[in-house]
Amino acid sequence: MATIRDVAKRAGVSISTVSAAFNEGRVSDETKRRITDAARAVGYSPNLLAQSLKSGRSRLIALVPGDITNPFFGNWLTVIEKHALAANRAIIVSNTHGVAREQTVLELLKAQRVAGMLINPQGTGPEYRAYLEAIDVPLVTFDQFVPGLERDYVGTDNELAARMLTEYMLRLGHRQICFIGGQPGLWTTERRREGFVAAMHQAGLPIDEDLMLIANYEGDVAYRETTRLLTGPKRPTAILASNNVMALGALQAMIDLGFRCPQDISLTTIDDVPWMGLVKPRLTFAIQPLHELAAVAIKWLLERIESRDQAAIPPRRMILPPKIILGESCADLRV
Amino acid sequence: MATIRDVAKRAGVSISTVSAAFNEGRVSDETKRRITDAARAVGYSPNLLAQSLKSGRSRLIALVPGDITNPFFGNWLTVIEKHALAANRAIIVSNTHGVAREQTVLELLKAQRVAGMLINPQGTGPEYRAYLEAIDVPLVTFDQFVPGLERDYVGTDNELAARMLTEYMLRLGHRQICFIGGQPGLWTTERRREGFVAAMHQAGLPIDEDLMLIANYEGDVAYRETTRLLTGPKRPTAILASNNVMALGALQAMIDLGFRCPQDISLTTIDDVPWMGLVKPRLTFAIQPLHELAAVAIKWLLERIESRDQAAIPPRRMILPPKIILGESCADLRV
DNA sequence: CCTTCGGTTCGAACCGTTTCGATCGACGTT
DNA sequence: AACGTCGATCGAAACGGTTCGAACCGAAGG
Repeated sequence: MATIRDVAKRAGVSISTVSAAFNEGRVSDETKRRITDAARAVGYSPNLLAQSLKSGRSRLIALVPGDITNPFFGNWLTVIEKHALAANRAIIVSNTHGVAREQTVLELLKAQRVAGMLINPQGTGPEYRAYLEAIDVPLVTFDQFVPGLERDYVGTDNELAARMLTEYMLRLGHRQICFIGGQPGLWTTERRREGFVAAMHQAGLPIDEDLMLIANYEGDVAYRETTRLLTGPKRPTAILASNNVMALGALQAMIDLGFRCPQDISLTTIDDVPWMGLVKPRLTFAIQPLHELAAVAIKWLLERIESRDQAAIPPRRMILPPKIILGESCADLRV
Repeated sequence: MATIRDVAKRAGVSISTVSAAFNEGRVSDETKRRITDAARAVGYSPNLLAQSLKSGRSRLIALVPGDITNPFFGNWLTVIEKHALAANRAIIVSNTHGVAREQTVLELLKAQRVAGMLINPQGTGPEYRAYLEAIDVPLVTFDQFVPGLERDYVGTDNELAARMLTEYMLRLGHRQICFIGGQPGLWTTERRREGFVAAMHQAGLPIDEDLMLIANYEGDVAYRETTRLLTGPKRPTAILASNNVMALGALQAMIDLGFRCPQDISLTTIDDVPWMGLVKPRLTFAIQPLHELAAVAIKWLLERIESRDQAAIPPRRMILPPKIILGESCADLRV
């Protein structure tokens, strides 16, 4: 690999002049021409490692989702990547499946001296909060909120999403509604659960713990749990799955067991998947304003990265309301 | 950030001793204890940038897919990430949408001095081949094959996949079959086209150019093209979409136009999507042995990275056969 | 008592940049 | 003719590690 020294030697100048020529230093046109010619001739491209070492930070931005295979994050990545590339920064994606690996991943990213991180925090509890707080890298959290953490956050009103869907099903006459949640303690699923519970209570209905399933935001777990539920004594008339892949798992379970949706069991969920329109029946679901959220997240992060004193920027928070998309997955029991 | 010098000062030793203690140098137990204590006390973690600068290469592995939102690549990432993390290396994902940005992305990765690259090459032609050949970074290509390129390659027998699906539809009595292809020149789609054409010719059927659509491996383009075809004078009895998202786009178009699948038009495709089981009708498709391919790809790459003289390893090639999964998306015209 | 030896530890050079103060030469001013 | 100015260029230090030969030290051998 050609270095700045090779270029300098070939152009007959010092390395600092070459460096100046490549940044915005004052170099005469004639010298600059000689330098660019020489650079092309030896095939020079600056070593970003050396640049980063000198400046203390690399130009990489880390995106740390829970599970990149969930299309929810694929969309995030697309939006974020566009803005990052415009700012001449690359995205490094590091999956974490659960909290255990998250800490490992974050340590690695810190050691890489990434310029900033966009993270979907999976942990809970005060030690976890303290850990995130202590990371001295520009940081924006999204989706999962960590209470008490003094960091930027963007996300959706999860409680509202679940409440709107539950109220919708209640209006259609459903009374036995099953809620499929993710890992207990996880912010989004707890808020969604609260929205569900609030709507049920407001309608004067009790919560039947047997209809509260836990499926870790995973499709195959939801499949098993739904199968267990539907082959048991208690049978709901409707299901609210608190994320997209669990909804698909639940739907598959219903179908495999011979239930018809929505005639036998209704289904709603939060977040979609691409080509949701092809899933039969078309699901009724709440959708997050992903593009807006992602655009704000990367904007805030870039601001922090490029700010001289990022500690001067107070933690910001943006919570946007979800929208409900009506499908054909809910039966009207009033007729 | 604490540096090796801080640790050395606090432990009362030289920096080279600290370095030795952290690698496998010979350091007495007593000194090593003092050093690790000091390191913990000052919160030291080695600066990977500095390490990489010295060694000339970072520990990052780059995955360069065409479009990460295609679940096809999500699966790749999951497999590759697992192996990479086991080798204490992180994955950096950089999307390229088409060749134009691919070169930019590769230059950035080169400048980052990544340890190796797994790339899904989108380009064609001899200059492109020469460009890839000149990259002096361990490199494994997958999915798209670049003819003449002396690099490792793993992929599926695309010609076979398309031929098997076409023969299947021919056996069911279909004669007017539409082929939806990706970008002309792209390896996978050309091979798939060849498989289609070979099967048609073997059955003594001509190729109707009006039934050969091009939709760039994109769902919305496939939607438009299919709509155009089905609202025109010529109407096929079956469609072979040469990738997953184009099939979904085509299916959506059929449904929106009021055609029933498979009663009015049959459909097959190559590659699935995670929730394929929920798409009605269940599609008949060819599936690649993704896990095997991805595992081999990352294994080969790590071998090259860790080999003293990677040029000594000759380019290897692995092409595995696809499997056909039968669904309910093809009508039997013989009855 | 002097050498030799093996295990520890140290110092300095180096990786490829950026940065900043110093130098140099041409030019206009007094 | 001496001087200050200014733009262009240079040299050296620094970023935070690794590496390798040299130095050191106590024990064993002659």
